This record gives sequence, C-alpha cells and structure tokens, in this order.
Amino acid sequence: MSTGDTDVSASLLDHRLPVPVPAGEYDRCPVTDLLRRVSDKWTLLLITLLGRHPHRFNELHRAVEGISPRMLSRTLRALESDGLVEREVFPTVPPGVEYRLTPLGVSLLEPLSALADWAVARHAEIVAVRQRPA
Amino acid sequence: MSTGDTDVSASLLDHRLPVPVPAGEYDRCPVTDLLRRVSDKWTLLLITLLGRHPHRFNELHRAVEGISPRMLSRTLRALESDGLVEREVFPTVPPGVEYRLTPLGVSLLEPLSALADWAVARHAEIVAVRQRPA
DNA sequence: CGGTATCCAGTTCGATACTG
DNA sequence: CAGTATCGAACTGGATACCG
Repeated sequence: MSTGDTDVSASLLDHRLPVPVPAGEYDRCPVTDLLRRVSDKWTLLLITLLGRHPHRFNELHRAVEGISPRMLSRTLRALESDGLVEREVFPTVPPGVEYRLTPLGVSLLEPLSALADWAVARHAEIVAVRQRPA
Repeated sequence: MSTGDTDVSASLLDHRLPVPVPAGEYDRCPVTDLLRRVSDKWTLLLITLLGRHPHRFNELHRAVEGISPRMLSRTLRALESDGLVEREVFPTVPPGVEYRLTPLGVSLLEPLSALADWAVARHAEIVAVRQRPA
C-alpha cells in the first residue's frame, strides 16, 4: 500500500452488513436514512447557517435567497423533529422565534465537515468525468 | 471552549459560504451535489459492496435483495459517470462485466465512513426524538 | 450474462396566496 | 413576524417484459 495504514474498506461503512442484504433492511439503514435527511435541497445550507449562530425565521429567509416560506418551515420542522434543531418561541409582540442546533446537531457538524471537505477537494474531478463525451 | 481545540462551526462545512446565499448557488454546492448522489436508494449499499471487492453485475443483483436489474444498472451507470466506479468488460462467451471502485471512489470511503460511524452511533437518538408524541 | 424499454405510483419542490 | 393552504410540475423508484 502506498498510503500507509489506512484500511478504509474495512471501516464501519459496512457495519454488520450482511450479504445478501435483506430487502427492507437497506432502507432502515441509519446511514442512508441520515443521508436522505441531509441531502434534500435546503437542509445542509440551513445546518451550516445555524452552525454559525442561532437565527430567526425571517433572518434565515433573507439569508437563503430563493427559499419559500413553505420550504423553510418544512425543512426546519423536519430538522426539529429529528432532534437536530430546536425552536424557541419568545412571547413578545410581535412573536419571535429562534432556531438553533441542538448538541446532537452540533455533533453532526464534524463528520459532515469531513465529507464536505472531500467534496470541495474532489468535486471538480467528478464534474470533469461527467462532462467528458464518451 | 469545553471540548478542546475543535471549532467545528468554523470548519470547511461553510467553505466560502456567502450570506445571503445567492439563488442558484446552493444547488451547485459540491457538498449537496455529492450528498444527493450518494443518498439515493441503492448507491450507498453498492459503494459498500464494491468497497470490499469488485463484483459482477449478477453478483450484485444477488447480493442486494430486492433491487431490479433496471435500478442496479441505472445506479451503476450513475456512479460510473461520476468517476466513482469503473466498468470493465471481459470479451468472453458469455460476456462478463466487472464493477470496481476507482481511486476516487475509494477515497470517498473514508469521509463517508466517518458519517456512517456518526449515524450508527447517534441514529437511535434521532429515532427516539422522531417518535416522541409532542 | 448483462442488461434496456415501457409504464405507472409516490414523493419533492416551487409558485402563489392567505393568516394569527 | 412567522408561518399555513392549495395546486401542479418534475423527479425517483418499482413492476414487468423483452433483448444481444
């Protein structure tokens, strides 16, 4: 091996993965479940923004150009119902609502950042391969 | 800081992220692009299997219970056209085709495994939060 | 063996309008 | 300020059948 001691193919990516993989097992896979949650159109962006500091609803709405109130609300509710984001209501007039990452959400930033770093470093290669003719 | 030197909120997850995020910029985000590719129904499973060793088409078909030839083919082609998997044809009779991870694909295993480890460790919390009544 | 073609159901997302 | 309601377009994935 040229890269040293890394044996990534034996890592937890295939955590207790049986072969053949039983139908109905793959989609209860925690990893794919997480990936699907995080890969929808706005989630990653919102996690990133909330990773900086808590935001108000319209603050997020202004920060993310092109999102509709509907999608912003839906995405935040989904994150909240997964325990990654928490929502705090201030009983003021007019009412204020603040969204922030939970500790669980914060803990996701690290592995997600690792993947993000890979994407930033290697995405150009993917695009190049995609666009080549044959 | 209580956790030491980790400052994940300033990590590359928000690599050059402008605020407000321009419309049409979020979906050219390398990270979301990667996440969407990897989070479809069968991709992660196939990457995992190919991360062990190269596989033949029907070998994968048997290994993944419930996948149709159509989805197997489509998913493999997508991976191939992203440069993560390569396809080698053996001109035998009958023809044989082998799929394997490219070096780019192998390099993805490590950050993906980090996220997988997080999911395996923390997914139970997500499920618990999802299912609580209020 | 290693696929492709056709058709169809479910889900996601956006536009637009309206509310406590 | 912080959302929800309604509608429709586009995309994803499955079933089934057929092909070189």
